[in-house]
Amino acid sequence: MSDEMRQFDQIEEELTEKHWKILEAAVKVFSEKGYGASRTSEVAKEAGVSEGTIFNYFKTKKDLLTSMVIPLVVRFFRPLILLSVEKIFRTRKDRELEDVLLDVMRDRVKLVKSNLPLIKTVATEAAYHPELLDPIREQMAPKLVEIAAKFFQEEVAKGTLRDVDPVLALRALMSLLGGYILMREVMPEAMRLQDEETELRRLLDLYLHGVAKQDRQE
Amino acid sequence: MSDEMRQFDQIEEELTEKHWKILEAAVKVFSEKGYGASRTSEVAKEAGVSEGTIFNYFKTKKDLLTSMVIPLVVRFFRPLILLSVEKIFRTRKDRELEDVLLDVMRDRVKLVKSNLPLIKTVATEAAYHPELLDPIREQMAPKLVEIAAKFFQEEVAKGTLRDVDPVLALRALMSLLGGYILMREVMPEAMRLQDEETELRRLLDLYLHGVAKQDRQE
Amino acid sequence: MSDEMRQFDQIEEELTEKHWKILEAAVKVFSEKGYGASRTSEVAKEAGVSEGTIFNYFKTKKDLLTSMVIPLVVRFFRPLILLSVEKIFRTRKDRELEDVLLDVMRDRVKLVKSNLPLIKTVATEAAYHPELLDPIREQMAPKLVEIAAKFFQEEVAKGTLRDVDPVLALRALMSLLGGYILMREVMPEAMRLQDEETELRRLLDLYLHGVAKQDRQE
Amino acid sequence: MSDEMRQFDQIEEELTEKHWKILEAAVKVFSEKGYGASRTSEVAKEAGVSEGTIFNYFKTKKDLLTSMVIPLVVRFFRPLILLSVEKIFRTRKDRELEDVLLDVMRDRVKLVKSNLPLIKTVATEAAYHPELLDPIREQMAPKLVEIAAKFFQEEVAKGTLRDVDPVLALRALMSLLGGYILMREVMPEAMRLQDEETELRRLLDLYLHGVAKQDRQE
DNA sequence: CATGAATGAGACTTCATTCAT
DNA sequence: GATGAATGAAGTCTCATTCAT
Repeated sequence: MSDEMRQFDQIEEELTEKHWKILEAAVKVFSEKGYGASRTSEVAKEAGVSEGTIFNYFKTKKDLLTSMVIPLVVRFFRPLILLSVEKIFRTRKDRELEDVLLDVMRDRVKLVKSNLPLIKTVATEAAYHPELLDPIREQMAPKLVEIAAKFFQEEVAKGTLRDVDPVLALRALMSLLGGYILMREVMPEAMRLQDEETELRRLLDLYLHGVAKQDRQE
Repeated sequence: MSDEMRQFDQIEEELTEKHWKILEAAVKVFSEKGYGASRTSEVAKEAGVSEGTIFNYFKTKKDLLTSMVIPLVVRFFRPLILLSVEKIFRTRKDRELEDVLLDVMRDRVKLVKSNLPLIKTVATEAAYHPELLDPIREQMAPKLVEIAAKFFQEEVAKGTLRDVDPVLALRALMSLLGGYILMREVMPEAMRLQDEETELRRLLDLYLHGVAKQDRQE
Repeated sequence: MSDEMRQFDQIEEELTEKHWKILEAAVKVFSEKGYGASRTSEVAKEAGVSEGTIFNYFKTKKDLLTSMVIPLVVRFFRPLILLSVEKIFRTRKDRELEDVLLDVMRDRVKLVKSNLPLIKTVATEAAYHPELLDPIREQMAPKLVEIAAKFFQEEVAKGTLRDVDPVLALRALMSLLGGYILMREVMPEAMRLQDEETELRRLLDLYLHGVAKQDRQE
Repeated sequence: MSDEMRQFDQIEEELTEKHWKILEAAVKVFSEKGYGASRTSEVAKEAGVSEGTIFNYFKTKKDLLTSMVIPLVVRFFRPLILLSVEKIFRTRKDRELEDVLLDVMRDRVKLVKSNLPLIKTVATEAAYHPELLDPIREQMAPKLVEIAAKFFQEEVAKGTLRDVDPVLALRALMSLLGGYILMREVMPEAMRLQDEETELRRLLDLYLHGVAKQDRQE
């Protein structure tokens, strides 16, 4: 395990079961009303503890918000390093690139969807509490870029992908997936969204081949 | 002028100069601290009026927030209909598709950037006040889809674009632009962003031709 | 008027009528229950304003306490400079020293008694908020010492008083008066206190001539 | 032993070692922050016990405060009766009155100084919890008055002291000592205090002979 | 219309006290 | 007897909103 994870492991191990219960209650309440409009009394009720107990575990209400980086890292960063990446590389050999990418897309969408309240809260509150993004900026993003770069470069070497900037390619894929998830949440009819499998396949096709008619040679 | 715009025109015409001064002050303050953490007293100071005056023009603080759809529509929806679209079609004939799209991208990015406080506020608060998105969902998005559909269909007919779902194509372009703007605001270094013109060109290239090595025939 | 008073004048002039109303309510409530055990709601009720109004005039509850130095200075320091001293000197010429001192004692006891709640509060809270004593330490005490020194020195020159340290003499007189007032408040029976005039005369006699049988020559 | 002491002895004997440890911790903490601003958790930490344990020994926080009369009586009242008084009388015969009084003053100042936290706490809190003074009012003060009366009367009989009210003389001595100790704690510079021995000698001189020039005969 | 003093509901937070272990 | 997690009542302070001037 990398050094940079040590601190989060320690944090995680310091968190008792009740810590987690309260934190999850906060994620739920904050995601429904927003941090500012949420009441610590609601978090307490949701967690099944008294209001005072919250403050035995989290110094302030704000602390409850900033502590959300912990599950964020635990659920998104650690799996990124320990599991998914290996899996992608292990399973790549004998499969079509498209299948691999489709799997990745399915997997990421599933992960995001199952953590939507957490992500929604962090994403919206990060606009006014930028420190929430620090671990993403400083640890997750660089690691993600590193992994993506390695993957894309290998594909370029194999001749399956064009020699585009791997970070650009990564950003583009994330943008497409992010846009899809956002539209699906916010205005699925207006954007005429279909079932997820179809959408992901269409996105992947567009990601791989673009929208232009193929009349150019590289 | 379409019927659906009437209401906004009326609203706009009802808004006095002081309405706008207060509303702009609110956009500024809300975008810096977030709606919940902003104080009506700060908005008053920023607008150069007394606190009581705000409530002569806007019934409640929430009213200040929901009223932000007005400038949003005025600045994004009306130009969409009256100006840019015509321009795109007018200038299309004698120019390369790529140039046209690049112009559109530049134009949209510029528009978003010049209205970032307003968009940031509406985007984050919409998470907990969905009614903020109603005019977007019900008026802007359909109109946008309509325009895009017409445009993409004509291009398909000309043989410049593949026959992909125009709404998918629209969403994809918006996603790429949105992802770019977001990354530029949030973590430009981690995502290794370069100057805007370069980024937009790379995005357009990727949008048109995808990331895959062109070895397939349609 | 001396420079050192300017700041307090300014402070005093900045204080509106409502400032004073709240401050006096606070003095009353604090003196009955102590600062810590007093509730801002009680101060509000006593002042006849809403609880919120208190915080329009005093930033915090603590501010209410520290602001008590203002009436303290206004009522004890200013009269000290402007009135009493002159009076003492003016009336000295043609009167017995004992009468003059007795007048001073009566006057000071009266002043203290009429401000007992304020003094009680400042005295007890100063034990844990030493900044309350700053104006006393830095302005009142030195001025008092200066006045006393001048007075005692003149008396020594006249041959009415022994050549003792004027500051010691001042302290001793204050101690005797303070002890008297304290005992009167706290345990008048146990200390067998009599009517005030008698007590003050006995104290003055003791102050002037001591307890020892006069068998010594200086 | 007098009847009136029985209760305190009993109380004292009921107090276990842990009682004392907690009580002394409370004295320390209360004297630093004041009763109201002190936290039982701090007392617990200072005493080296858990917070719950405090409440096994003292029913409430208030109980901790009122229990402080116990050490107060133990340290001030009992020695008063059992030791010092006898000593004073025993040593009086063959010594100058001044030496005796100076010894008493030195002894009392030393006793007060070595118990300053306790006295400071009781003195300030007594302003709002008068019951703290009950044992002083009802037991210590009368005893003290009794002893002083006997002493002063004997001195008057010997011709060493004027025939002043012994209680007045007692109060005056206590006032001078109290004022000295207070000034020494609160504003030693402003009151130009010198070393203790000098101060006590000067106070005694003033106490015995007054400030007036001796030109009168009794 | 504009003002800003006054309001008071309600939020966060503290902390003495309890009690199961 | 000792512990310390849990409690919840209560306190200070904030701030959107009102309204008399």
